[in-house]
Amino acid sequence: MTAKLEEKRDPKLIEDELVEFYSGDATALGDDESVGYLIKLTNQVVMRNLDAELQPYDLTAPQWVPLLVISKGRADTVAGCAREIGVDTGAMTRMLDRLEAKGFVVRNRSAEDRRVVNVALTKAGHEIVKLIPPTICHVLNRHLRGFSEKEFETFKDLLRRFLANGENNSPD
Amino acid sequence: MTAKLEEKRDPKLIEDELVEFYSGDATALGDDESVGYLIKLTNQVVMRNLDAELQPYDLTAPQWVPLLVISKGRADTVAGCAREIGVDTGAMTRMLDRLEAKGFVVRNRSAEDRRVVNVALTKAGHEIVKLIPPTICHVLNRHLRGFSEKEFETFKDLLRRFLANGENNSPD
DNA sequence: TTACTTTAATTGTCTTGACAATATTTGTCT
DNA sequence: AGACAAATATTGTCAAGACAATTAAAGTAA
Repeated sequence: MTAKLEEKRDPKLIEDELVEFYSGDATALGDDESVGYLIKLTNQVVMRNLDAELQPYDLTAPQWVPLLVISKGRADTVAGCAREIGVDTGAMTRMLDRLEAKGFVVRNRSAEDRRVVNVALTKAGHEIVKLIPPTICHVLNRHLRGFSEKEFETFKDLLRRFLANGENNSPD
Repeated sequence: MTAKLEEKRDPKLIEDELVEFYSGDATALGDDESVGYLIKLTNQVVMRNLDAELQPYDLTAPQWVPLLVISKGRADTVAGCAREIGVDTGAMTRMLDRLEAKGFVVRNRSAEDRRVVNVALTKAGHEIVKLIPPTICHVLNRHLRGFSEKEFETFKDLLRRFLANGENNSPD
């Protein structure tokens, strides 16, 4: 599609788009060697490690994320949190149900816009939020053992590029 | 703790373990710039893209994995699939419930060892399994657009190292 | 052989998330 | 003002996975 419009571009770049790292008959994501499998596994292990270290605080990996978002002032409504974190508003409603049950947040219908429900941390929420970042940092630093500064930056750069290539999923 | 026991080691190596990419007050995983967040997001987007492309086949991203494992002969029992894929046997039982309901697999109690249930692909299972790899490859290749061969290898290498650092979660 | 341990599969319960209604409210356009 | 569109929050339903308890069957050691 875009190829036709850009026929005058450097042929090298066109060829670049045709590079196939995985060909049809490979196992791809099911194989131990595939990027897909590696990413899935990495995510799994990081989450598992985070859960393990957060256990004493009665928090799971997904649960501290909204707390941190609220604490940083990045969102103060249900929809705001959902947007910021990248989940459904339905999922966020129920996540806040749990966090409210644990006494970490409170919800109040807004007076200005009666559609929105404002979310805020309780005293317990503020206290727990201070304990979280060191734990997360510890886990991430452990995963990064042996990485040089350069490798660290390269890693993030490659992840961002890999990610960006998949965001605009135009159906060919 | 281990630092005291290893005071005679090359100082460079000791320093190596103390490198802190993330310090306690950072947002770490909640921040757009954190590796943790990037990995979580990347996994999410890959799974979403796979789901989108597999929709015509009436398969979700997690569902084709057992099919491929069975097809490759890497496992032929419930527990075997679970081990190979890295999930609970309970989760696998119910995954196979769904795949059986869709007519892709059949289960039969083993005669030799009456504890095990053998799993096999149906004709429909064999047929669908042939259609999956090209789709997966297409998605992964799209994510890898613009990567050089070297970057591709570096990416996998960094992922493997990041992963390996977290597998042995000895409690400090 | 009996007692203990291990393995296999299933089921129950919970967390998490996606998708699809739905109700309420707000904004916009004519 | 009235009609229509968009945003907000909630709920229902489903997929997926983790953990725990249970049952059945093998294996092992006394």
